[in-house]
Order: sequence, then C-alpha cells, then structure tokens
Amino acid sequence: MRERTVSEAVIHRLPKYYRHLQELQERGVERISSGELSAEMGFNASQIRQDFNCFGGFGQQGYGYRVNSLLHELSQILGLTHVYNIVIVGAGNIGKALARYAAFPQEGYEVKGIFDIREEVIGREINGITVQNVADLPEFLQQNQIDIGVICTPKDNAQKTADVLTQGGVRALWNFAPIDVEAEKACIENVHLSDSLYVLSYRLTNS
Amino acid sequence: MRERTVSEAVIHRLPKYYRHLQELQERGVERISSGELSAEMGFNASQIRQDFNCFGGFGQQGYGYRVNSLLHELSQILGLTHVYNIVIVGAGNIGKALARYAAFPQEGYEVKGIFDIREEVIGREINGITVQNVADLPEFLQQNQIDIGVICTPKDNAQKTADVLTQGGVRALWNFAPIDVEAEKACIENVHLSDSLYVLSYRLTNS
DNA sequence: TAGATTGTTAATCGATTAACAATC
DNA sequence: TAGATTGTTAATCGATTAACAATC
Repeated sequence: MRERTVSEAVIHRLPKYYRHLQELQERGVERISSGELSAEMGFNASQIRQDFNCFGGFGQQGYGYRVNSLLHELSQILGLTHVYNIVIVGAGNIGKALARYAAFPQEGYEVKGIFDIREEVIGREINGITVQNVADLPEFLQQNQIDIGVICTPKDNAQKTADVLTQGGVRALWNFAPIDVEAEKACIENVHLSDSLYVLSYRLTNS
Repeated sequence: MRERTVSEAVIHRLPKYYRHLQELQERGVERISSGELSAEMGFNASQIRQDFNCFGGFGQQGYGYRVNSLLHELSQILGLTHVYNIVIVGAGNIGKALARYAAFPQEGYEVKGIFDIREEVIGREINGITVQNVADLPEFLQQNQIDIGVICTPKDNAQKTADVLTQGGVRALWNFAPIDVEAEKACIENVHLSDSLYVLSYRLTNS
C-alpha cells in the first residue's frame, strides 16, 4: 500500500505523536514546529520531521505543522477513522476488563462477542454481552465480519484460538497470552504484560 | 552495578529468553546451543551469544549452554529470585484484573494493598483484599515496604499517583494509564495498552 | 523581502550480523 | 585428539542526528 516500508521504530512512535497532538488540540494549540514538539516530547527534531515525511509532507516551511490537520493525517495513518468489530476470547480477568473498557466505543472499537470454554462462565453477561461457548466461535465468525480478535485465553489455548480466529477471516490478533502466537494471514500484536513486569524488576534489581 | 550499560534492545529480549528457557526446561531439554536457540526463537545466533555475554560467559565451548544454569542466571539477572511487594492504585477494570491475576504469587509478586478514590469502591473486597481510600496511601507506604506501585488510575490522576508512590519510597512504577508518567527516583514501565491497539490497526490498515 | 522552518541529503552512531581464534 | 561451539573482534546494516538548500 505504501511505497517504502516504514520501520518498526517509526510505527511505534506514531501513537505517541497521536496522543501528544490530541493533547495539543485539547489545549487549543493551532500550530507547532518540529523544534517545539521535540522539546515537549523528547524526540529529536530531525527524527520527528523524518517520521512524518515517511507518510507525506504535512508541514509548511517557515510555519511548522497545523495541529488539526497533522492530527487528522495521523488518525488516517493509524486507521483510527474506521470502526473495528472485535471479539474477545477468554472471559477471565483480562478478558472481562477489556470487555468493560469504556474507552473502546469512543475510539471506534465495538465488542461484538465474548467467548469462553468454561461451562460456568458461558451464559453470563459482561457489559451487556452474553458470553458464548467458544465452540460456536467459527459459526459466529461466518455470520459476523470481525476485524480484531482479542486472545485472553490461557497460554496453552492461545495458538489454537489464533488459528480459529484467522480461519474465520479475522485479520488482526491482539494477544494477551504469555506466548507469541503466529498467523500467516493476520497482523499480530503480542502484548506480553508479564514481560513488561520482568523488565521492571530487571531495572529495579540493576539500578 | 554492572560494568557496561546494557542496551534497551537487549533488556527487552531477556524476558523472551527466560520464557523460552523455561519451556525447554519443562520439556526436559538439558543443553542447547546458540544455533538451536536461534532456529527456535528466530534471533540470530551471534546476537544470542552477544546478549548472554553482556552478563557473563554462561556457555561452554564445544558444548553450548546448560538449560538449567542458564535459566538460573536469567532469573537472577531479571531479579525474579526476590519477592516483590505491590500496591495497586485504581480498582477499575484493569486494577481489578491485575489484583486477581493468579500468576502473581507464583512469580514472586505479592499484592499488599489496593487503593481507590471512589467512595463506592472503598471497602469492597477484591481477591481477599479490602480496597482502601487512596488518601491513606501515604501512611500505608510509611508502614509497609512496597517495591512496585501499579498505576491503574484515569489519565489525569496518573502523574499525581506516581508522585505519591515515589514520595512513599516506592522505587518501581508499572503504569497502565495512557500517559507517560515521570519520576526521578523510580524505574518506570509505561504499558500503553492503547498504543499497542493503535499499532494493530495501523498494520491492519496498511497491509 | 527576511526569517523561520520544513523536506531531504549526508554524517554519525549504535545495533545486528559475520567471522574466527580460543577452548571445552 | 578432532569436532563443536563459545566468546569476542571486526564488518555490515539500519536508525538517529546533523546540516542545509528549498520555500512558505
């Protein structure tokens, strides 16, 4: 879709730009230069200009960047102008927390279904959605166009779940199980909460 | 503490090594070479050896690495041989999910207190722990030696919470609010779940 | 126009990979 | 000992930063 491939480093800075620009907009800031952004965000000004120029020339020489239009471009680039349909597989602690996450709807993510394998959980209601049997997931995916599958199962069911989701046409996986799931046809974000906690205890121990 | 500084890239690979070595141990594998690890994990064999050698020579020429002892070294390096005392601030969806996270105790993390600002939440019990008023947090921190503070408050209270925690002597912050908190005296891991979701929709849109 | 700041090319820096001598 | 594989130095690659001409 895009000419040159954009590096992972750049991609992971995009949400930070997006968040910061949102804040500037809320504060009523109209224009900003790469130098000012640099001072506020701690990134190098050259890097900021390079990053934006991966996607096009959004600035104006001698002026800087218009906050509104830059924010609009970023939301386009990040794909935040669409509405995404989500299913959550695994209604344990994290699955439930995500199902109830209030910011989803306002950001364009709609939870269409929640699935679990455990008899005692199936049929319960979470945030107005009834937990279905994971055995019915393939059929559900046939009848509903789902964009993102959230994997909140235990480690041992994660890859299997990923397979079911992708076979059902789900093209993006958000994985919270402590394992790297793989899929040929889908984009994947492995969250690895425990890795982040390990890094924290590394820093705590070695500082 | 350590001679040369270890790069962020290396630090973030440590948990992946740790997890993989754990799996090898469970499968009963006794020894492994950097070449085998490379094939299994997808990292370059040179990189693997370089990474381990940031911390010392754990291998043996002509033999490879002993899984048990390498795993032991990694858990030392990551600081997973200690027990850490945790407080969770914010008993919303994510705070509750973390409070109930069953794997914490077996990994050496003990939730010592949960705090919230909302009247209707204070006094409730989560996983056997009574939610306390966040106003009592400073006193609690004086009376209990807490290692890690988990920030699960809304965005606007996150930095304030970080300040209270660090002033109370907490030396590590695990932040789930969608903002980068800052602290001079503490180590910080900003989790940014929504950033990870943004990256996923970026990939979905641009692929 | 003059001043400011971008877009872009070139230089630097650091991380990854390759190569190989050391050695178990 | 011979073979294998590490530990480590050197080469490569990519990402970050600096510089500056283009231009609003």
